Amino acid sequence: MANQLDSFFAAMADPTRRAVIERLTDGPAPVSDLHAPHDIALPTFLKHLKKLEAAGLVRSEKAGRVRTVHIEAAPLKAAEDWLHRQRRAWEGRLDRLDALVRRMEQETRE
Amino acid sequence: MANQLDSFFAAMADPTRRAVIERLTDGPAPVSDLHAPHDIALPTFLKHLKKLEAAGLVRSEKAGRVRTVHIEAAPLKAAEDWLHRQRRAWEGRLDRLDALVRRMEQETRE
DNA sequence: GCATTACCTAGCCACATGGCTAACCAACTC
DNA sequence: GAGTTGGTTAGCCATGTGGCTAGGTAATGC
Repeated sequence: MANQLDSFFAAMADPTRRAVIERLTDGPAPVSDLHAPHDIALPTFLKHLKKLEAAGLVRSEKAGRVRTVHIEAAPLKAAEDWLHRQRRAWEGRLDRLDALVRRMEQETRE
Repeated sequence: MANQLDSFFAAMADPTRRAVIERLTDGPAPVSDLHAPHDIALPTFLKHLKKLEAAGLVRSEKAGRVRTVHIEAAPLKAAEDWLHRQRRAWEGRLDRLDALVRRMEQETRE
């Protein structure tokens, strides 16, 4: 397996990493800026970044001694679509069930 | 923390559990039916179900010796919304950036 | 009422994860 | 060129996760 969605959802399961994503929606930022609000050691934080990058949620380039990180929107869209499909399928089923119930009520009334 | 989203995304990070969710979109099913297509031991599978239930993605009731499992759509919606907000924020930023670039080009031409 | 079915509990194992410290390197700054 | 800054690597630790087997219990079927 090791699906695209596997690493995506795993990446999003951590609050630190979700906070980074939220932060990056208003623009690229260097590692130290991203790290600042989080009360954990830098190496620990770097592991989180690495996981985000591995999941393709984020890209980064190093210039001089600063590494700048940007968000990558495509995987967000992919996951959103997957969730949407499930929800649609589920709601579609409820609609069909509803119609069925209505039809049966109709028939018993005749 | 231990956010709602934490357990949700963690639950969705496993292909077996996603498959269960997909399956449940076409209606409730007993544990053994859900288990059948997966080539893992029942107790292992039960752990997956428990995690889905703990994340509020699924409910189940036992009647006689069979436990029937149904999907719970609300958390799907919540996560979908969260992802959507992030994507919107990101795209909004790109739009503003685009407008800014256009304005600057305009000004240099004058 | 004995056997089968459907699920559950307990307990084990290997590996992944999220945290840390220590030590390092390369690039700026003064 | 010495010191500071920004990031990186290595290695350790506790806990969590996903897998298993063995054994149990309560309904149902024959």
